[in-house]
Amino acid sequence: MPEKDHEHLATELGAAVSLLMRQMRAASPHGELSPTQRAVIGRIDTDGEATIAALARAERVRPQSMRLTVGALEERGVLTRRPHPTDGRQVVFSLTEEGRRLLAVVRQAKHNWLAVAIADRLTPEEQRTLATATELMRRLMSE
Amino acid sequence: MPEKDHEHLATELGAAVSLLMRQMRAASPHGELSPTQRAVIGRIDTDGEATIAALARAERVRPQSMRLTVGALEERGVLTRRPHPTDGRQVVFSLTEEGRRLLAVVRQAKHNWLAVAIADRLTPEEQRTLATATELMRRLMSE
DNA sequence: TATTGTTATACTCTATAACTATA
DNA sequence: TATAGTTATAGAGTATAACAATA
Repeated sequence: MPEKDHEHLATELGAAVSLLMRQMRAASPHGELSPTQRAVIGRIDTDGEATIAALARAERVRPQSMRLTVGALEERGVLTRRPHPTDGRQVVFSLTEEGRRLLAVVRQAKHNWLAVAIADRLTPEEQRTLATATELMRRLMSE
Repeated sequence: MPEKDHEHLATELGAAVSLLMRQMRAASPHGELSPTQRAVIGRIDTDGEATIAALARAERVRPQSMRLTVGALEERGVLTRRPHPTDGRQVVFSLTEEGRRLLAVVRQAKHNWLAVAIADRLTPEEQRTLATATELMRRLMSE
């Protein structure tokens, strides 16, 4: 009878993701980075320097939207730009020292509601399940 | 050495949730319900009729914000209001017939990008892992 | 005094449209 | 012709502030 379990799972997962997103937003107030800004600098930290167009594709937003996000981070001194060596159209963004410092700070459990909740409310096995599921969520989107 | 694995997991989970949220938003265009609207009518469908204040607490937004979401659904004929029987301050919202119909439609895989991706890209075992993780995400937020 | 709902206003994130420069 | 970036503008979602009605 679980013929349409994937529809039920989609409903539950969508609701949980909406909730987590709002909670993350509410928990990152005033001076801090927004979830989107964190995602961008986290990606550059992991994958290396990137162009606006590449970041937009990776984060599933329009280039014009990504430009505003990147522009805010640049203005704040978190990202720095340099021209692409061979393609005069492109601009390559990378983390500044300040960017790396800030990224380390916001990842610390002390400033990170989600890390605290994971450590406090989940067993090690449940943490592993959640880590696996994180990979699965990425796979749902990979094109 | 995985001393701070929960910080790493929090980073990865936060990024994945941001991404999924943007993808869900991009995949629900014009006439359809937004993720927030879906979450609200899904919750009323599951838990029964509710007040604006209760919905706001459950969905982690301010009552003023929830009022706008509920107001849009009411104007669309998806929700209907009635006064609380004993407390003159409260207004109780419930699904209309149209609301139940619409909810059934948006949950169908045919209109549901996420359900299709779950069915197509995950094995049954991976679907179970994701279902378990969905419960874990809820527990991260339960107060 | 606290809570519910409402109205008004503003901020953040993302979108569309139109443009310039380079490939 | 296609792609990268930019500028301008608009919409959705949520926030804060101030208020009236009820408990």
